[in-house]
Amino acid sequence: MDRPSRSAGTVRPGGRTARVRAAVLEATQDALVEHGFHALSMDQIAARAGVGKTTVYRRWGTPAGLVTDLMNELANQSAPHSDTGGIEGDLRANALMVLEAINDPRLGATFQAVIAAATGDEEAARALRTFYRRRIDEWAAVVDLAVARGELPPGTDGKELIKAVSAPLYYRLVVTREPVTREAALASVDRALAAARAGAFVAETV
Amino acid sequence: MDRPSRSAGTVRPGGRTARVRAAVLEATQDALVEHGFHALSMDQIAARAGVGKTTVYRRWGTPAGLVTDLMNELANQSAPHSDTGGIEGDLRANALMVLEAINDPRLGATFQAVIAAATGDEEAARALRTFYRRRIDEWAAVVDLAVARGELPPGTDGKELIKAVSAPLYYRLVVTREPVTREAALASVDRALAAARAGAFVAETV
DNA sequence: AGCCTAATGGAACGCCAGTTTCGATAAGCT
DNA sequence: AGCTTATCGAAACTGGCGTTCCATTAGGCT
Repeated sequence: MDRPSRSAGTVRPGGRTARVRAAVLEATQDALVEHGFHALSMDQIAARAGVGKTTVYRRWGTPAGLVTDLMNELANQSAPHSDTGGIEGDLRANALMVLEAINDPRLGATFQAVIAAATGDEEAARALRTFYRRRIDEWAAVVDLAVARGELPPGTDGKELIKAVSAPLYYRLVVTREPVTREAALASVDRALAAARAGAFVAETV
Repeated sequence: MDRPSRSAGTVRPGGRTARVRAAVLEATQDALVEHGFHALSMDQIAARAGVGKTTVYRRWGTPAGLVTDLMNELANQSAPHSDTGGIEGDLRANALMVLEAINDPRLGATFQAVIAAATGDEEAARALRTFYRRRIDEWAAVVDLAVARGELPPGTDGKELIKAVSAPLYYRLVVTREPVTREAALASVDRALAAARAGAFVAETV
């Protein structure tokens, strides 16, 4: 069981190689939507993508490798973050974006697959970390602006505040497995914001 | 592929049957700690438990069935919740209990396994929901007491507050995959409590 | 245009997870 | 104690996953 060589498909990434990758990732997402990560079979993906299974094994190695590549692909599609001019509006926009991503059939299935894969595969875990670190960093900027405008206490930790908005939504998705509703998203914003205004996101000095 | 009959081992649950179950669940936890859910093999569990693999397949059916049974077993071991006499102390006790559970090698591995299993198995998902619903209901009581004492605004939603304390910890465990530290646990309490005091956990009347 | 070789994919193979069969064992009951 | 049968487990079987081999195709470069 060789690790898939990281360079396979990177020396001649032209036409065919790119088409194969697109077809395989597409087929992977379809399979995730229909049957979920646990039922992901390299064989079936190859057949569905109209590609030799040898190729799938060579380039991706395992089901975890497939979803990892999928996540890395998503990481490159940076979502634009609106700037509503007020921290409450910005956080709401963030929460609603997360809400839509989670409830979108394809994206939601992909997220759950990567989360499942990450419990047992270091590459998948890294892809997950990278994806969220980037998203969080991008959105933390709107918190910094709000602090500069005097909307939030000085020293408020932007990354932690953004994480606090998402956390209850993912908690519902993955742990309590309740539906993730618009109400839950907006309530999460209210709570995070109340805590932020009370200074609970200002780092304690030791 | 028959579903494992729900009654298998329940008509004669005496000596041998109980010993087999104990040995298998023990072996399952060991395997989860060492290799994680994705590498769980019914064969190896049977061998490790010193039990015929036919029996393991008959009674549990799939790896997801094994971790589901494990979770149901944990659900019966109700953890005592301390009553420190103040809501801040109570929530801290709760957060530290969650922290310890997540970082305990055996419990932590089991939680992650069930979370992974639940993404693709309805029984595992149900076991997960049942487990947390129960824990949350138990702890929500301390919030009600705090409201009665006048520590928190009337109408504060106890279940939501308890969930808000845990959510960031599980978010770290499963999504951002950062270490879940004592500092994170205490910070989560501070934030949830600040929001609660500001009335952000009082249900909006429509 | 034509060469070189990276990349693909068909076919055959080995191995192991999961199933089936049936005899052995021991739990529960009188 | 002795009977009944639920439960267990060894062995043989099957199917599909993952690998290997090698011929074919088509990027990239001169």
